[in-house]
Amino acid sequence: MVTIFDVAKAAGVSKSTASRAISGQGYVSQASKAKVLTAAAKLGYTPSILARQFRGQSTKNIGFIARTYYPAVGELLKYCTNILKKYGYGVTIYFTKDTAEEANILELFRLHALDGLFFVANRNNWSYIDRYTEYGPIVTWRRTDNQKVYSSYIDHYPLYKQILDYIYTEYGEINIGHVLNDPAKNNTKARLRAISEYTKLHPNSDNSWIVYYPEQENAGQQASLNYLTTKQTIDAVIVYSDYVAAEFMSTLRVNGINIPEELKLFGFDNSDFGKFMNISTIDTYLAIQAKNLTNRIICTLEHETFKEITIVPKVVIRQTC
Amino acid sequence: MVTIFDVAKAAGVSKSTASRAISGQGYVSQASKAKVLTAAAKLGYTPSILARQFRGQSTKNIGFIARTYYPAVGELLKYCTNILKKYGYGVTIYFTKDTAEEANILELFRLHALDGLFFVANRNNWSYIDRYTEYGPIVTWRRTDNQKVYSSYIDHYPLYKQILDYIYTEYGEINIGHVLNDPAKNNTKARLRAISEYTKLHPNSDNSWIVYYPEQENAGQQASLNYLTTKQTIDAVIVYSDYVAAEFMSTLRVNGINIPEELKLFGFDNSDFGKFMNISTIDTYLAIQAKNLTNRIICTLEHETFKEITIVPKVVIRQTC
DNA sequence: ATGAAAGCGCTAACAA
DNA sequence: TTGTTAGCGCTTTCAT
Repeated sequence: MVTIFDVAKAAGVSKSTASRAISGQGYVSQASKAKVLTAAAKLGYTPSILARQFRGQSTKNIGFIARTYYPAVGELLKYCTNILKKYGYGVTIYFTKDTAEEANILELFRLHALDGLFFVANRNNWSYIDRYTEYGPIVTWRRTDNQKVYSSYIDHYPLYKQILDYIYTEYGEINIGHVLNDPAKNNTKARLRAISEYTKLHPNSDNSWIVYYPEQENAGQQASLNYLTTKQTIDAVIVYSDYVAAEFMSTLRVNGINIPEELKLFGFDNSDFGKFMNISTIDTYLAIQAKNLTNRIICTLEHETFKEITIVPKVVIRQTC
Repeated sequence: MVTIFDVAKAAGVSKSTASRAISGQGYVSQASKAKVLTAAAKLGYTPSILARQFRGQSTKNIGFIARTYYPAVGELLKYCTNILKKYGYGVTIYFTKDTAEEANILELFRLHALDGLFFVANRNNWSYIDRYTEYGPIVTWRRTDNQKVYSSYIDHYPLYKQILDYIYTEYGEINIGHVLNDPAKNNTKARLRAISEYTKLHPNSDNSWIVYYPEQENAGQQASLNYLTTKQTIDAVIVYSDYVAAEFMSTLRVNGINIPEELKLFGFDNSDFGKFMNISTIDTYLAIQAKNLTNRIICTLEHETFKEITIVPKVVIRQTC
C-alpha cells in the first residue's frame, strides 16, 4: 500500500506537509502543494480510510435501524441514503431482533463506528437510548416526545379523525373496524383516542373490532382471517398502512368479498401498494419525513442550522372508500 | 475512553497479556485471564472497533450496491442483512448514480473499508470490476459469466419460453407484447432469444411490440402509456417484474382496460405486488438467490466450502393470464 | 506464560 | 511555511 510517507518522500517533503497538502488543512506553499499532489497522482495514492477513521474517531457512516423490513422501510432508506451520499456519509443498515441486538448497535455508536443513528423503529426504551445522544445525533421516524431524540412526527390523531369524519359524511354511522399497529406505540395511542372520541359522538357506529399487528409482514392476511371469522358486522375497515391494507384486501377478494361494495377500506401512508391497488389513503409525505430526519442528522454533524419542513398530510380518496 | 492499557494496569499484567486474554489469541494462564476479564468487566471496557479495524485492515462490513431502489432491492437487502448479521458482518448500502460513484465504492473496497461486495446491479463493466476481486469476494445478482465475480444466475431463456408456451397452449397464437429491462443485460438478451424462437415457430403471433425500461421506477406507467397509444393489437403482455406489471395493470385499469378479459398479463419474480394484485408470474425464489449470494461471500471470507442451493423456478398462474 | 516493543497510516501540537 | 515528534488502541512478533 502506498502511504502518505511514500508520497512525502517522492515529493521531497515531510509527512506532515504532505498531509496538509492532501487534506487541505493548515499552511502549505503553492509550490509544495503542487509537488505533493503530482507525486500523489503519480504513485496512485489514496488515503487509508481506516487510518483516517481511527485517527479522527469518526467513520462518516450513519446507522439505519429498523426492526424488520417492509416496503416503507425501503422507501425511507432510499431517501435517507441519497441525501447522506451528497454529504459523503454512508449508511449501514441494521434489523434488530431484540433489545440486545439494538444495544450492540448503540455500543458501535459509542465507539464511534457510527456517527449518527436513524431509527425507523426502536426496541429499547427511549430513556435507555437517549443516554447515547452524547455521542452524536439520534433521530427517529417513530413518534416520541423525548427531548434528546429528534422525531419528525406527524400527529395521527387529527388524521384519524379526518378519516372517520369522511366515512361518517359519506356513509353515515356505519360500523368501522380498525387494524392497528403495536398498541404500545404513540401513533396507535393517538388513533385509539380518535376512535374513542368518535364513538362517543356516534354511538350507533360500532367501533369495537380492533386488532393489533405490530409486524407488517403477513399482518394483512392475519387481519383478513380475523375479519372473515368474526361474528360482528363491519362496514368499513381502516388499516394502519397501505401495504397491510393491500394484503388485507387481496385476501378478502380471494374469499369473495367485494370491495368497496360490501366493505369500505382505508389505508395509510400512500405507498405504491395503495396507488396500484386504488386504495383510499392518507399521504403523509414519507419522502419529506425522511428528508427532515436526515437533514437533522447532517445539520448536527456539520454544524449547520436545521430547519424543519412542515408536512401537511392529505387525504387521498380512491376506489375503496 | 477505557483502553486495553487501563485494563492491563488494573489487572496487574501487561498490555499484551490483556490483549491475549480478551481476544482469545495465544497463550494466557487461567489465572491471568480471570484477572483481566474481571478488570475489564469492572471498568466497563469495550475494545475500540476503530482500532481493531485499522489494525486488522478489515471492517466486517459488506457493501450492498444497487443502482436505484425498487421493492426487490429491499427484499434482497433484507435477506442479505439477516444472514450476514449471524456472522457478525454489517451491511452498508450504496445507490450508484454513475460509474464514478461506483468506482468510489470499489476504492473503499480496495482500502479495506469493505470486506465484500454484493452487487444488485453494476455500472462499470465486469472487466473493470473484476480487478478488485483480489481484495475480497464480489458477487452479483445480475447475470454475468465473468469468472471472478460470482453470479447465482437464473437462465431467463427457458423461463420465458415457458411463459410463451403457456400462453400459446391456453390462448393459441395471440399477439404478445413485451416490457423488458435494459437491452444490454444478459437476462434481457435471453428473453429476446426466447421471443425470436417463439416467433419463428408461431408466425401468426405478432411479438413486435417490445419496449425497454431499464429503471423500474415509473416503468409500468410509461409502458401503459405506450400501450394505450400504439396502433398494434396486443392480446397479452409479459412484464419483466411484478412491480412494473402491477403499475402497468393499475394504470391500464384506470384507463378502462379490463384484465384479463381484454388483455392477458404476466409478471415476473412473484413479489408481494404480484401476490396482492393476483398477477400470473414466475417465482424465481429471490430469498434463495440472496442466500446463495450471501453465503458465497461468507464462505470466501470465513474459509468455508460453499455449496450452492439449486433453484427451480415455478410458474404461478393467477387471475391475469 | 508473560512482557517489551514495534508498527498499522494518519493528523496535529509544537518547534524551528 | 515546514519538519519533528507523539500518539490514537490494538495485535503480534520476539525475547525472556
